[in-house]
Amino acid sequence: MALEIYKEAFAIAAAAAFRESYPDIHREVGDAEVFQRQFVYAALEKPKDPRMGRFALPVFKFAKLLKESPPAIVGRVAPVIDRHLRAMTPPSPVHCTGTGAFLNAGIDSASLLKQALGAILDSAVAYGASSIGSGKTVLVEYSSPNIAKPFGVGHLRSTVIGNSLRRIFKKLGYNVVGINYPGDWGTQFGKMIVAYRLWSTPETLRGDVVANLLELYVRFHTEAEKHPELEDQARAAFKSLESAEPEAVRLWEEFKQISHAEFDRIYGILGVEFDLVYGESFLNDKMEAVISRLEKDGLTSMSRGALVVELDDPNLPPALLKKQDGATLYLTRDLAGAFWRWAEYRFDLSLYVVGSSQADHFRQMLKVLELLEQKEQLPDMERLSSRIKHVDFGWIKFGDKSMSTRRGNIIILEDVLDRAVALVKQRIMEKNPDLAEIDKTASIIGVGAVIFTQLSARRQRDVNFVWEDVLNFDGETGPYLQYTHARLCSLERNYNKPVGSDIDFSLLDHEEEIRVVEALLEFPAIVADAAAQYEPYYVSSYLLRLAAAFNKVYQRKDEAGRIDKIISDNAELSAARMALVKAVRTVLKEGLYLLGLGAPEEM
RNA sequence: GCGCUCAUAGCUCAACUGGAUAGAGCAUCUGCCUUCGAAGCAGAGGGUUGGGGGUUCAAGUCCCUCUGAGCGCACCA
Repeated sequence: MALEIYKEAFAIAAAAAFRESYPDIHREVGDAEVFQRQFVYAALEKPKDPRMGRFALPVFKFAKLLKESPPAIVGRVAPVIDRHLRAMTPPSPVHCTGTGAFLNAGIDSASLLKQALGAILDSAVAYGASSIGSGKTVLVEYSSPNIAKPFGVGHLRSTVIGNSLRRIFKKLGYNVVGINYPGDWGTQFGKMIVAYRLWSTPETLRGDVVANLLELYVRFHTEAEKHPELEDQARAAFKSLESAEPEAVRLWEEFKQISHAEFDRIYGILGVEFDLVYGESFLNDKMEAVISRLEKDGLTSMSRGALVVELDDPNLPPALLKKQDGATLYLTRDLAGAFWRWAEYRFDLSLYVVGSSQADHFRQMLKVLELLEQKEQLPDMERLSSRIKHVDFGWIKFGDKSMSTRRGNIIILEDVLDRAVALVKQRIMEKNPDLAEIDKTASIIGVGAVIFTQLSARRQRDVNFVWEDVLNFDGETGPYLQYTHARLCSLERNYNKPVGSDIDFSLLDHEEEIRVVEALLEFPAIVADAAAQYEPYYVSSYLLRLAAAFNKVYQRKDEAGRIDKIISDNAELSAARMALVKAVRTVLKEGLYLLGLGAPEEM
């Protein structure tokens, strides 16, 4: 990948230079520490200020070993490193200059440009791809909404983070299975059945069915406060569902069908995809095996009438497998799911994109798995606990109110999307009324704006849902990236010639242009980091940097204060600049795709 | 009460996992369209990184402590 070859050359030269400059100490310690190429390579950092160089080696740590002050070391070694770089065949494009306690490495921009732009233009959409994941399987569970409830903004984060991770891992060559695991089982269906029997009318299944069902659900909770006996009825109703009483099952199937139709429509709008969808009920007949396996291992015990696994962690409550009444629980189900997935996929990694409020639940689950593996003395090959990761994320907060389905205090995702799209459409009407596909474009941008708000900060942070922010398209937003993309497309249309391969890259000699190329070079590492940390925001913040860097080029003024245009009478210069345009557009579009955003060519 | 996660500009967030002068956007103010797309660009103001200790050449980043917030704390998912 892009930068590595330069770092490698620098590391070789630096290690050699240290050996040459400190022969006595080198003889003592041998080819270790700074005298070793790999050691130097690993210690390289990226300077905060790009003018300091492309990468740098701080020497503070070596002061003790070399028995000299950091600036003295730098003064002695920097010229030697540079000499070694010059002596390579061919001479390396890397240069070394010392500043204070840092050995800074700069790269000849001509080499940098040719290398970077050449690589991007050659590989096109494949730029940034890798094969590090080939032969490995990653499962990503995300979205997982609840049947018979509306799709609220609360489910948005899991959905878009998971969707993005699925794409990012695919880019790296992994075999990825995106899993949607909707909540289609549990006592809330008892409540729904009771509410439906008591208050539904022929109108309930007409019009906005999901909203009508929500109304029933909310009504159940308000009435149940006055009439607690409703709760008993709900339990009984769920019991009848569990024992497959036909009428209860029929209603349940009905709820499922309605919800899935609704969810699929929303996933269509969002552009979110899954490879596998199964609800909680799918695991109903798979839990008993897990329970008896744990019993056989002697890990279970009875506590307050419930079947539990005592965990040796004092900060975790025991893991409940069965309630007093013998019914299974969420945890039991997730354990069964983990084993089923393992049997099915033999995954290398299994991610659960679920809110941080469930951190303890996953800790319990992992602990149970660890105890089981320990007890059964499973070889590493058969252990799944270390392959399972809870990819947690913060809440979506709404003002000072917490959102609660029970009280009907919830923001419906589709309302948010509709408002965003409508506002975008209005904006297009003002600015570009002749646009061919206004509705389609407005949808891509409006939906993209909403998705981007969920991916622009670290997962862990709580995000405030503020209408004003969601509907703002200026600054660090999805539409900003899309606008930049559309502008790049516009340049290509105006240029109206293929970007050639015979280009004099040295014509791109402005600071702003070099910055863009440096940003382009970062893309592969950014994608890899995003996967390693399960953080799509690495990609989103990177794209903002890239777009900003390009926009500076686009509106750079010459000495006379006039915009120095990309396309000019100078054919050579225009060709070189258009190569840059094409490379940026390629990366921008691909990056947007990784986040789950569309990249319209006009807007 | 215990545990987990946090606290950075008025607001929303960055800071390469211990390195050089803590950076962006929003908001406010000032410039830039006789056309490569102004959903943009340039500039200005705005900071004791919640308080206090410590670790070391170096701390927003690691450790301790205090304050404050969010989320958990077995028969919901």
